[in-house]
Amino acid sequence: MGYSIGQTAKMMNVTTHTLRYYEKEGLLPFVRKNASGLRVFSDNDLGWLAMIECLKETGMPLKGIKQYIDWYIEGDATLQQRLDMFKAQKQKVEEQIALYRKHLDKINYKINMYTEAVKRGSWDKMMEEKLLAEEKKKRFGK
Amino acid sequence: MGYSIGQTAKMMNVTTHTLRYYEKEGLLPFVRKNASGLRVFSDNDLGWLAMIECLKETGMPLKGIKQYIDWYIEGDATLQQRLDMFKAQKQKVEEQIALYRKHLDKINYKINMYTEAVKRGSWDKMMEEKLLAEEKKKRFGK
DNA sequence: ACATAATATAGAGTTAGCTTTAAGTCCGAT
DNA sequence: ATCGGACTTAAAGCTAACTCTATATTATGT
Repeated sequence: MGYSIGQTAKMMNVTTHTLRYYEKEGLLPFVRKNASGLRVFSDNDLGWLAMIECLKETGMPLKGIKQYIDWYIEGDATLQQRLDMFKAQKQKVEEQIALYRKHLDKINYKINMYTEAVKRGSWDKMMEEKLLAEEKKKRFGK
Repeated sequence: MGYSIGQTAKMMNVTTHTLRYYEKEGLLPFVRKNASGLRVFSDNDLGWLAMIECLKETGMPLKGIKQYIDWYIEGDATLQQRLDMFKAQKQKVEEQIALYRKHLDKINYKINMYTEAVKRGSWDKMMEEKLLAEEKKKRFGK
């Protein structure tokens, strides 16, 4: 019913250094310490870490995550802010996915061109110019 | 048939500083300068910038982008490397999208919980524990 | 012609998010 | 009881990708 910093680090795929750093930055305000000063992580703490991971990997800076945690500590008066934050994050992620898709199209186009080029053993300038014209249209066409 | 650094910056949504920085880092080896030393960007350069943007925004570090450019300059002998690079990038983007989706699910769950909580005006610990149990199952269940 | 806006170079400074180092203390096993 | 490994704090160091400063030169509008 409690994990050492090392066990926690392994489970959450981070280093012990990172966990201490997060704590110092105020991202883990609920972690206890035992009689000899060692950190004891609870399942609840792992839950917080999972959420930190989620927000971090979707592009929220640690400061933003800390803000959420501070709101959480403040209590029910900040429920609306927290909801708004998650809604904003949702939108950000959806936009990000859309952007990735757009870039994926370009990458696929390049893969087609290079697959051709590798087959022929040479890079065809014509293809590049065609792509360039396409790009240009996109930039000015809107 | 040529753009100043300022025009280019505006078109590509970057600063002039960034463009000079990219050039210094070897990411824009084809940009010319006129008689008095001012940079003149061609449509081809804008094409390169669009590709830099694509690779950068899909998570490739500038060093990786420079590697591609160096391969390009080397010529047809590196066609296979360049194809492989785009294939690897494609996979990375697809994985990233999958991860974002997973995180989006978590965020949506939170939004539901907080929407409820805001309606009732208080945060229900029960809900949190339910979510926690879910998390725990995911971590150990695989 | 002249003010001012844009550009040039070189180099220092900034920010986020770790990562490493130094100098220890604590604990489990032989 | 002692050794290796995990842990402690505090602080310096690192990397990426800009961002800004200072000083000088060039281009543009009236």
